[in-house]
Amino acid sequence: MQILKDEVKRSICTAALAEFKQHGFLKASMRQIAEAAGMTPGNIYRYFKSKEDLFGELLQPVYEELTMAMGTIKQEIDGSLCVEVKDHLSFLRQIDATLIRLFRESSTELNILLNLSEGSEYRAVKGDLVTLVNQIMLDVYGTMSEVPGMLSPREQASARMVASTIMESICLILRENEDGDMIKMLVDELLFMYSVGIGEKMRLRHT
Amino acid sequence: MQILKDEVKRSICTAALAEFKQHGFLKASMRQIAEAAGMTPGNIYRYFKSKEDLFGELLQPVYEELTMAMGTIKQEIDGSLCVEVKDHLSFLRQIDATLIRLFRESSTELNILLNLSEGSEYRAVKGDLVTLVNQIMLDVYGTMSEVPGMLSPREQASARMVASTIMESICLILRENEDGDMIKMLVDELLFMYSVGIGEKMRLRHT
Amino acid sequence: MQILKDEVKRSICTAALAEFKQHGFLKASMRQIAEAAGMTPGNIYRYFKSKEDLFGELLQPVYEELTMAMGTIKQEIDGSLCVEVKDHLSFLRQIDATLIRLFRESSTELNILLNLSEGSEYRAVKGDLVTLVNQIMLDVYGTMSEVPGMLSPREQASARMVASTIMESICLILRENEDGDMIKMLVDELLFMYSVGIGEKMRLRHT
Amino acid sequence: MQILKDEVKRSICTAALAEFKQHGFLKASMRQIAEAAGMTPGNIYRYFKSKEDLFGELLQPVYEELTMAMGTIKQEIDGSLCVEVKDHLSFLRQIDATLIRLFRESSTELNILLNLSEGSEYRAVKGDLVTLVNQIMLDVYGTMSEVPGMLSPREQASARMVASTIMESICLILRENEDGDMIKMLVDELLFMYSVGIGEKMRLRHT
DNA sequence: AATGAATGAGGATTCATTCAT
DNA sequence: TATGAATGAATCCTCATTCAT
Repeated sequence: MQILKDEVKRSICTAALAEFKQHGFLKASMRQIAEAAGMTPGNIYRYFKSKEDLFGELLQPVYEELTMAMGTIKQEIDGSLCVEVKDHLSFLRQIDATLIRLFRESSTELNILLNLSEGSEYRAVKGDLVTLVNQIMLDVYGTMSEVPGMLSPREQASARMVASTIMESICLILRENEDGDMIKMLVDELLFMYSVGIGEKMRLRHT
Repeated sequence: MQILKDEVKRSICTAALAEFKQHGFLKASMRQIAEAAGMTPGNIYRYFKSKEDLFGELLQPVYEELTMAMGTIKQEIDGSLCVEVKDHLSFLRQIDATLIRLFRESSTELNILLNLSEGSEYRAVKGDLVTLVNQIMLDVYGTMSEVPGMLSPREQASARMVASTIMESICLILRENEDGDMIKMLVDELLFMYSVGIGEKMRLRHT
Repeated sequence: MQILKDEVKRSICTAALAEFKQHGFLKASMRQIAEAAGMTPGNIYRYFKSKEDLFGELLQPVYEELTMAMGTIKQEIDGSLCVEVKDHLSFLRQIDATLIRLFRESSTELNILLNLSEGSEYRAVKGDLVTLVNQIMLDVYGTMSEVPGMLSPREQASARMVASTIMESICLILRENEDGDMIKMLVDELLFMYSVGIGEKMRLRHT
Repeated sequence: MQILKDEVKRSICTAALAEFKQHGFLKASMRQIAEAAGMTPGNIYRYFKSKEDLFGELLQPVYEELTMAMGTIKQEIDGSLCVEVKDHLSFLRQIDATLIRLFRESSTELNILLNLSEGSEYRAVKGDLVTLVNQIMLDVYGTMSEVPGMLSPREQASARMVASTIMESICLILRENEDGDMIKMLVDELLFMYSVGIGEKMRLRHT
């Protein structure tokens, strides 16, 4: 019996999504995907040029949205002078809101994009996010530092750590939860802890 | 004149450690290890049953120490009644201190154990740590909750999130830094943020 | 409204001709042909049993003309006694004229037949031409040899070489040129060089 | 029973040489080679990194010698001013002598290099030789042309044809003969025909 | 104790061909 | 008549593991 082309394509995508989610890009097996989709490996190549191509088909939309949102945020950061702490937090919240929105639209894809894309062309995404957050954190630290704009190596390392752990933590929350509202709450809580913590830390330094 | 068995074994371990650190368990190559150890792959199998076995040989000590320390902490937690917030923090600090101690003793092994053991039998270690920290957090939340001992699903999820992100963050700090003192400082800072943050959150709830 | 069978067949042939010319029989792709012909691979198999069959459909006419012309020339050769050198050259010129005529009629097909048929049943065509030319050359050498009719192994090898290189060279000229007049000129020149060369060689031997 | 490493390597090379000679680089199958060498495909990769690598192992020596000889000849051509026809012929004879020498040393390898290397990094060798011969022929034609140094398109095409057919013919002779002395004789004869032919052609033009 | 040869199952990918619709 | 889905065997290649020597 014959199945419509789109249906087949969708079944490949479904199978691929599951396989990529379980094993990540590198360890995902085209054979497994084919089997799960109820066909021979060769047939997948009628629909997708390569493993990369199939991966891209799944992640490209999320990737583009994320990249675009990051670009916008970055422009705002670069464009705004004399920013204050609460503005920085708002940047963070923008990033966080973007991630949560994307999660609501395509949770699995975002998860794969952030946590399981090693070996593919998307491998750098998490790093890019960290870099962006780091830029924000450097601003935060710079503003609150004794000698504004001049950060000691320790402060730089600290900012870097905060950026990395925030992003890693958000990714983890996305990874381990299914419900969008729950995720929103948890990320809010996380950012609250970080902001109070950082605020308090800075306050102590100045006394 | 032959090389003593132990010396050979040690050279295998040295080579394996480097390989596992660089590529993780899954992508580590027995051939590379053999080459770096100055021998043929076949010979490794005279000393170790399998890749998994060799991996275990390297990580078992750290794993045991970590497990034992976790057990002790767990007992203390279970044994102490009416704990207060600062005690919980002390448990956290105990865990943190354990990790830092182990890091100072065997940084590479701990790193591999926590961050590069995917695909091996040790893959669950990080999860175990999370579970332990989660238990502490549940206590913390339970103590401070309106109805002590009874946590809402949201509070449970929150506790779980805090536990996961703390552990993930500590692992990240271990992964991205080489210097023990730097690591100690960063972990301290991280825990400070979390504790201030959690404290503040709880305080707000009661007003 | 459906497309007439013949029209479809013709469009397949057109596409196939281009594909075979570009990639040769072995590396030609049925998918490419189908795509270029505006249909699916499966449909080609309603018109042709196989790649080989399709290949044959294209080359059969040229092949037959060539074979027939060769047959005629061969009969002339076998039928004429006491032939002289300039007659032999005329045989060569007949072959050459045949090839050029076929080239003017169906340049692509002839090119494919002679230069790109490896892997197909036509792979031997060039060899057949060489055999024919070789027969002519053996006559030439036989006539001019010291002991007419008796050729030394060296003379036989020499005749064979001349036959092969002439044919190979003509094929090369056909392969690397598009313009019929240019081809004619180059083949003429080639045959001139060979005939003067052979004549001179023979002359030298008798002094 | 165990076979010495070199013996295995040699048996792979022997099998590969036969396979490459029969099918050319592109169509040669590693499976076939492995089977002919009495082993599994995987085992070949203990000795050679890839098909290309195996191919290179067989052809590199011949390739280097040929390239070096061509370089030397090219330098001589470029360095000599006011050359005469017989010098040109001597260049041709140098090339021819190089090929014959290499053939005596490694006939199969040279054959593969010149005639069956499509798809590999050596694919351009024959073309390079043609280019070199073409350079010589352009000099020849230029010297003998009415307006020295200025060649009409027809003369250029003619020179190109002569260069190509000479090289193709020499390759063919190498391909179809086994005995070095025989090859030498045939190539000599070929060059004799071409030189007499070209000389005569030029002579006619000037009367 | 050590080697190096060898395997076998796996990886991604290609492609002529078949066949139900 | 034509489609497009599907197959199966082929391609090169990798790697943990085994085993005779």
